[in-house]
Amino acid sequence: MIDKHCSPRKSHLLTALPDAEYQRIFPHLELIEMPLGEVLYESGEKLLYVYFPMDCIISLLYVMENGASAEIAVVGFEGVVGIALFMGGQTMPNRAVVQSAGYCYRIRQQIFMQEFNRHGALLHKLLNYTQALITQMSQTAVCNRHHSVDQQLCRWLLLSLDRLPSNELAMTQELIANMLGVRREGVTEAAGKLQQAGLIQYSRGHIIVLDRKGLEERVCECYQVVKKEFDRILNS
Amino acid sequence: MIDKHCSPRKSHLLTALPDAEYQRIFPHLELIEMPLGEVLYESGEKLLYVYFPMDCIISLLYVMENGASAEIAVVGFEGVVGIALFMGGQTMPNRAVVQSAGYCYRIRQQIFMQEFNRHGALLHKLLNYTQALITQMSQTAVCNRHHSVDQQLCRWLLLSLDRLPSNELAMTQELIANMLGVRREGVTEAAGKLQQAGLIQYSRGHIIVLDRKGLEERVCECYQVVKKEFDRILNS
DNA sequence: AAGAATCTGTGCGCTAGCGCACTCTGTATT
DNA sequence: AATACAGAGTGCGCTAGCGCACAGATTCTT
Repeated sequence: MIDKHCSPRKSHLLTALPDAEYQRIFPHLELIEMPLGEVLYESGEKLLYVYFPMDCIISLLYVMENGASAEIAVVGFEGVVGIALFMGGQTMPNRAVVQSAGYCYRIRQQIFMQEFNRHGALLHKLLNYTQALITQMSQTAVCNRHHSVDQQLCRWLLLSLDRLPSNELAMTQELIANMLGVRREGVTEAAGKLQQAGLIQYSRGHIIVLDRKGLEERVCECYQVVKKEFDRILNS
Repeated sequence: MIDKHCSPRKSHLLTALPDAEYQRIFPHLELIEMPLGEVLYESGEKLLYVYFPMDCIISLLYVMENGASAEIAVVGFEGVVGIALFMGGQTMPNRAVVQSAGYCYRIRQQIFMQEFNRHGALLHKLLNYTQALITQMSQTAVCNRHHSVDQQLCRWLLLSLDRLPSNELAMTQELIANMLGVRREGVTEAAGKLQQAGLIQYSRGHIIVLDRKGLEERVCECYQVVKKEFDRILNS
């Protein structure tokens, strides 16, 4: 059941398309529920679909040989999961997993590529988005190198918040730790400080952000760099 | 003077083009010397040229507000500097600087985009390359998170070596430290171990790799992941 | 040849984050 | 109501890497 809440127009990329292109794609969009933890694709796996998140967040994770992991980027309604398809590499060496439950529209690979290969607005919008994604990945590298867990947690919360309709997110500290690639105890400590300061409130896998401004004051420059690039590139 | 040593065919991307496209571009290629430390573009700067390295290495660096830096990716003969142009974002929030001196071919932005907008082989080759570059950036993020300076130095040396004609590189420990985003002393220590083990030999900004295999044994998985992706994507 | 500048080696105290081993506390199960 | 279990808090020793302060050593400058 496609209700107003889940109109494909919630996806910035689809919204940005001229009507003709949108009409060609629209009939092939399929609304899918995305439960927490669902894996959209595994490292090295060929993609059958391209996904346009609506109100969910998809996390691009690299999982190391020893099982440790690190988040490379997050994708929400502003983007698309499956850039390897149109970039031409078929697969990527990482995993896409649902970090926050919700809905996606998806479209079959062939149909999508058919439209992409018309070299119209879709192509340009996707390349634009991909560049913004590249900035996010670069900044993740920088942040991993130079900033404290405290700051990274703030960045992570803000990036997630920007992609969610509310100020609540369902995440255990364990999961956040996997994303940031740090210890669970490290997250406990960092989150404790934020709670102490009255910026967030959480209990058993449920985080409510009380003071967004406060988070922005504590976060490292990485968040703003990424946000500005997304605003700049995607609103042009 | 364009001699055989610096034929544009040294650039994998240019080589991979079908003849018709190559012929259209060829007259506009300009051979440029790239001295160590030269900045091709500054963070946020609009690009006038696209660069195809021949025997030099260009480093994509993010420079933080406090002056600290971190390398995001390196580009050699396999790639191109200036992806922001065809990705559509115009600029990127990082700096491109010559890490190893040599020669580049460059081409004016307008002429380049004219060819790109024909949506031919050039487009596909560039997107392919960009995806490989994305993998390199992702893996940099992972490596920064989880691996030791020792391992990262090995990765860095190998990635550089792959892009150079010889087994020598002109780099001070100070510069390497800037690239890796660590202390100079950290590099001294790590490099000392490698020298001790007989894998490299260096003196005052001059490194000779004696035992490549040995480096490969010590490096973290990140190197192979990146290398495989480049081989896979670019040789298809 | 003398001096300056650059590059590298070393030592030392400090801190963030790790790994591990627990405990405590809500929630879910039966 | 009893039990199990997942999520979160805490403590402790350990290590990698940081910041700083020098001390050689080699190359460049004059």
